[in-house]
Amino acid sequence: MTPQSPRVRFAPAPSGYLHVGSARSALFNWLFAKRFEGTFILRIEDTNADLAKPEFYEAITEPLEWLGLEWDEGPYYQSQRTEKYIAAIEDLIDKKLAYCCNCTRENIDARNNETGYRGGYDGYCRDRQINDGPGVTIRFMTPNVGAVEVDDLIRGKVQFKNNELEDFVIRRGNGTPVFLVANAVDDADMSITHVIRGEDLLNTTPKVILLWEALGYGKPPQYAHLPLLIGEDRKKLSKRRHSVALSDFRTDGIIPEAMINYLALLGWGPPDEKEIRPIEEIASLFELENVNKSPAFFDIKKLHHINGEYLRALSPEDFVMLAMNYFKDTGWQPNNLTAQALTVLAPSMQERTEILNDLKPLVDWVFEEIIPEETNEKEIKKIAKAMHVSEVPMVLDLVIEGLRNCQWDEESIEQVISEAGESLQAKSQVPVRIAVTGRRIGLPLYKPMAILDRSLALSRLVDARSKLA
RNA sequence: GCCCCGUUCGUCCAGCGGCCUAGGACGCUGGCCUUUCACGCCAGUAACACGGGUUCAAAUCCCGUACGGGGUACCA
Repeated sequence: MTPQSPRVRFAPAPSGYLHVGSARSALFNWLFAKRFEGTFILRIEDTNADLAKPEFYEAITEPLEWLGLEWDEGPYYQSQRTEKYIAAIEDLIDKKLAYCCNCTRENIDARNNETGYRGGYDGYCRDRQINDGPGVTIRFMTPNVGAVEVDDLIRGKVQFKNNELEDFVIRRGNGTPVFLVANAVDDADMSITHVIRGEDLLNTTPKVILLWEALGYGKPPQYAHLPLLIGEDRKKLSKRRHSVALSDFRTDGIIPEAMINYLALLGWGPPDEKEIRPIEEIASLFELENVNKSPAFFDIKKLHHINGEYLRALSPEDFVMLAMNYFKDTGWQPNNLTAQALTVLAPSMQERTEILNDLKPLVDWVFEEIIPEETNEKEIKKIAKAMHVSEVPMVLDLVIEGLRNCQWDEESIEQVISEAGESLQAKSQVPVRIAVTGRRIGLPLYKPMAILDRSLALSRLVDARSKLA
């Protein structure tokens, strides 16, 4: 049943940036190709001149590369293949399966208003023998009887009655072909065996199949329509309503391995229920037949959790490399920041991180001269409260004293601070932490503190102590 | 309106007629660990939309209803 070497395509329309829904479509094509050692083709559907902007192309290819979804062929640009589509349209006209039309939207609406026709275009120009020219569209003559059956790998057989399909436009008034023709022509030309895409395109499929058959292309490819990704409002993920640019996730510090792992889990699940695993492993398990039919809610919390798992699984060295790059990309490069120092802290950072954006507040106090100002009102209150415990001044005095002369390493610092606490029967770590880091919570204190200059640590402690009077 | 698709815990996924007193993951709650916060571990929470069939047996098959989504462009 399964062809030896399937050929699939990801065919986005360029529109500014790649969003997660498109990325998921690309991924499922990629997985399918990998699973059956097929060919994954990238095709840019820029038949509409408004979309054919060079700057949009990179917005597609760049994120795909970031995700590691490498394509085997392409990118092909439909804007460069117009002659093929025009030839196909002419073929249809010759076969009397398409005709010229000069109706405007207003004309059509007016007629339908009068006649009460509800089927869209009424076929008014079918026999009017309009001459081609500027502003004249070409419409495909849909059959009045019969039905198109879409055999969908995910949904089963779906029937569309031909008489419910209007004579749709296949060439615009400006002479450019619409995507339906381009789709049929290219899928045939590129020997596409499986068309895997979002469910929003299911309704256009019978039109493409009709064109396919009219063009004499033989057996159409196997279709598979993926459930849509929806947002909190339960609506299809869209650029207008949701923040879904892949690049935004990257900026937040989602890593591609996690992103792709999470995306693979939307609408599909491995039979053994093991969710977090390398994409190659997922590919080897992937079956289109097992893809869900219902829309999937894009859950950022779970994405973050998975990202955290990936970050924790990294070696400290790899983690540091990622972190350093991320810091650089986001423009945070304090003088004292070094990969070496970061490597020491990496394991404890990894434990406390879900997205790379969580990282900076964990270590900024170590690498910056001045401790960051806390801006959160609630935190400020909690900090004030913690510092107003009666033993705090004594604790700080003791710690300052001890830290002046001890060895400046993790163990000695710990010893000074815990002894101060023990002798006063008080929690000594919290006030010291607040004094030195500016925060109530964070990394285990002693290791990063040893990286900080003794003089800096002391001056922060003295400063905090003086504010308590 | 019309056409198409769908409906298992709050969310994602497992379940393809008996293994289901429905399983896993995220989230949430509680506990253990811990002189911060986490991680880790343990426990708990919570679902087959409804109504009819079919069958010895239905979350699983069929029909209807309700609800949700998508499409209905000279966008893709």
